[in-house]
Amino acid sequence: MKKLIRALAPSHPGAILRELFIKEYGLTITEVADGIGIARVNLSAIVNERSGISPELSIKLSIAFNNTPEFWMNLQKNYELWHAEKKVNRKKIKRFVAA
Amino acid sequence: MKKLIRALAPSHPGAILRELFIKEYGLTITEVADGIGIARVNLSAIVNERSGISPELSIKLSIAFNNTPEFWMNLQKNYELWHAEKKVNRKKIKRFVAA
DNA sequence: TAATGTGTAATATTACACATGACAGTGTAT
DNA sequence: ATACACTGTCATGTGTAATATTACACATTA
Repeated sequence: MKKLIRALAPSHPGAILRELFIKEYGLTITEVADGIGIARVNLSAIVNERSGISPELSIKLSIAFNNTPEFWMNLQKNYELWHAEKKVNRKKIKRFVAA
Repeated sequence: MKKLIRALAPSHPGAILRELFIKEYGLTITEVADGIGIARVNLSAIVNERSGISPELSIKLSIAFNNTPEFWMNLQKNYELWHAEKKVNRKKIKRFVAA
């Protein structure tokens, strides 16, 4: 069975944060930035998809929005993984076999 | 139900790589580094737990050892998350409530 | 002895998360 | 119209981290 590959890039975690949380909750970027203790500039960068979500931020967001760090981490890791796939030349990697 | 917190830090991904793959497969660090196309110095740093596993490297390892990038990414993610937990002051984070 | 594998150090590059300060634009309430 | 809040963005600086390259010392083995 062949692995299914996403044709389209997964959403940026910042887009999820913007659409499903900040907008849904009726919050402002300034308000959320202050609430979780990061600079507004940086939250703006995340929400506008120019920065990613760090492990520490994933924890802060999970507290603020009552979900799990894993939720945010997974969004971020999937995003990074999808983009990393395009940089790897699979033909140049050796397959090792158990001894 | 309260969330269970790991008392001990999860293994470093490099330790897993060392014990469960390089040793089990009877490989050398030099061999693996060459096989996946990274510098030996860097693989040594990973295996000796001084560097982490990047998304790109998780893909290379998954090809070389016939498993998934997610396997490596999760090891790394859990490791980072555990250490990030200790940096966050939960009392300083505001809890937002859906409107 | 020669070759191989290893740990480690030094150096440089690139990237990114994050903080602070500043500026301009927009919308809204008074 | 004025004042205020929110936003995007830029500039600058810091800290951290992955990566490549080069080099050295040491141990083991052929």
